[in-house]
Amino acid sequence: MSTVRDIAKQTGVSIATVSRVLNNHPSVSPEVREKVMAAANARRYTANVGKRDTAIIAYVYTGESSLGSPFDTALLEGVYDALTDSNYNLMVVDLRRSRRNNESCSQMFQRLGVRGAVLRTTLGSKTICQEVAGQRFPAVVIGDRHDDIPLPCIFSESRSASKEAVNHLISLGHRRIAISINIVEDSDHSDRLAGYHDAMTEHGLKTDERLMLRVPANRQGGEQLVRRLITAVDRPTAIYITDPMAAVGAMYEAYKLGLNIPGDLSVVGFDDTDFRYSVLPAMTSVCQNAVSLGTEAYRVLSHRITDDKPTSSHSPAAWIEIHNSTGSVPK
Amino acid sequence: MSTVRDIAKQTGVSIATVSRVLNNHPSVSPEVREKVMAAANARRYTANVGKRDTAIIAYVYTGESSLGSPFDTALLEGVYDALTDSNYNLMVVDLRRSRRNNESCSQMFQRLGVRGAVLRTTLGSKTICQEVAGQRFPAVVIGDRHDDIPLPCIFSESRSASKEAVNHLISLGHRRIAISINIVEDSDHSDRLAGYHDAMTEHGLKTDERLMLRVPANRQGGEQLVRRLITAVDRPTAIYITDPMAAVGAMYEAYKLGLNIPGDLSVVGFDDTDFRYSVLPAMTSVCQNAVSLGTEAYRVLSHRITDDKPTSSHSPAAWIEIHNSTGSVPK
DNA sequence: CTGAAAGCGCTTACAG
DNA sequence: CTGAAAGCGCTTACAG
Repeated sequence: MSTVRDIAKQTGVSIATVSRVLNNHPSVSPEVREKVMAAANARRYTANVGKRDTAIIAYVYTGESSLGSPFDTALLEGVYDALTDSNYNLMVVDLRRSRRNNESCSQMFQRLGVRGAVLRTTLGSKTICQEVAGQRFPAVVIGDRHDDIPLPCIFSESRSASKEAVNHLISLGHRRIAISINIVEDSDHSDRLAGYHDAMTEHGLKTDERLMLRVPANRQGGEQLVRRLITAVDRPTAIYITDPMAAVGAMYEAYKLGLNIPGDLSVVGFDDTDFRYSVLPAMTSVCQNAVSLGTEAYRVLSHRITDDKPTSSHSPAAWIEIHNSTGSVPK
Repeated sequence: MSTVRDIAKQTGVSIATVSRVLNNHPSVSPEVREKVMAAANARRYTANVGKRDTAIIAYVYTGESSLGSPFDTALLEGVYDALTDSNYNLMVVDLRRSRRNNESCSQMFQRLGVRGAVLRTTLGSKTICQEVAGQRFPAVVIGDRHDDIPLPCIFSESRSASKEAVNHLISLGHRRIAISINIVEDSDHSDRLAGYHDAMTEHGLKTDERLMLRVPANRQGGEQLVRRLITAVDRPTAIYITDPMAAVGAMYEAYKLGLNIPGDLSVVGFDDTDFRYSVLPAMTSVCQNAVSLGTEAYRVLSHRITDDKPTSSHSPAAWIEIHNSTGSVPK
């Protein structure tokens, strides 16, 4: 358990200066500030009240919070479950809201007693990830992928399973296969799109603009999707819907409008948890287990905190489950 | 901001003794212990590190944790949303796991820097609620009702909406109306059962044992339910399924087995969030808004923390939404 | 079971 | 921008 005295000794400054850095007092030179903060993070310093020390893992929204979404719920559940065997408590942190003026990320974590962070990133989070990584604060990214940032990223590799799913549709005789992707592109959706392209080009199939449909990743998006498809000229015979809620919404709307699945349209959906079982017909899906992503994120993070050997961060691959929502292309 | 010195002065003991109480040292007389702890809670004491103070609201599982369930997810989302405009951070606490040997609830909260607790209770939680209430720690109960404990309870009053739902079925001509309830009875499910009985007896309808079906409050429970009903002699013509997941599972299984809803069986379900829109046909439901329960819980709790006037804890009532899953009794 | 006092970790007004 | 020193809140070994 490091104290301000340890850090002062190591960095060659007074304990007063260490304290100033930790509390973000303006009157410290940038070089000293950086040196001290790095040393504090490297030693896993947290403020010691009496003999107590806080043991908190934070689930951190770096951008828009999406707590309550099925994906987030599952991730959070996974992290929480994994924590059960530890002494850590779980805190949900909204970075943009919790951070004070000019406070760095690790200063904020220090202030809150956080020992390690599971970062839930969005498109604009790159700067923040770089900051955290640069400050050597123990952290992992969950449900997203940043190739250019030295943080472990825990996500499901869904490109090859997506390719496999589209291959399956092709093997059933489909040629005009559409894909629906989220209007805001993230690494996950890009992977799924890439898998689709892999399969299509490998079989010499054209992928024109009209086969790529962008809808919001929610139930309404799926409903929209079906209404668009139903009136389309030269309608595709199959579609890969890359988001769980959109897929469920699409199935629902198809039934409401009397579009027969898979008779009129073969569907492959995407599933984080068990939504594929709550629609009819049971939905062929590319699946990932979001709960296990949470568990894995904590496993990797705990190694980071204790500086154990960097156990290979095994990102579990997505897989495909075939159900009744896909069929052969109608003659 | 109280210090150990303030509490010592007020209670007429030394600061050493105050510290011992807060840290649960065994060598303090029960009377002193109680007096000091009560004073600490009354003054909203939290340990002050330097000039810092922690500001944490805890979402507390007093029994089995159910993080990840749709209901919990919605409650948590509601609490978290409400926190957005405050300075509080949210911590998820598993009481049975986080509590140390012989530690009282408020001692644990002190240790963690928690200022107020949203208690998620189960059947066996009564003792704990009494302890928290007795220790005067700011807390509210969410999603449950305990008539004999002096804590605000935030839940949806679902008895009258349940009665209304059953009345609706009766007005459609149904006479043999079944109800499905959770195998473990909690206050919510009891209310719904009471509403059912209210309607039935008011119309002079008998409610025999075979009309009361107990299944687990999950998807599998709903599937079970339908398989039981389909083979039943003297099958009911309508059923009120008092749990969201069981209701969804039942709708799914009915369709799989070719049981026509509402042709063969009228269904009224229950919904916390928006599950009623993801089954076919759209499900008539008794509804509660679990997110708003979370928001309301924080509102009441924040008043408790600051000792504002006890704003009436307005527990929002459940309501009924009529969709296609109910119809007239077949001739 | 309790208090006076020493001591720890941290912060900050003061001086340069 | 920095350090020496005073001081705050808390804990605990010691003594009774």
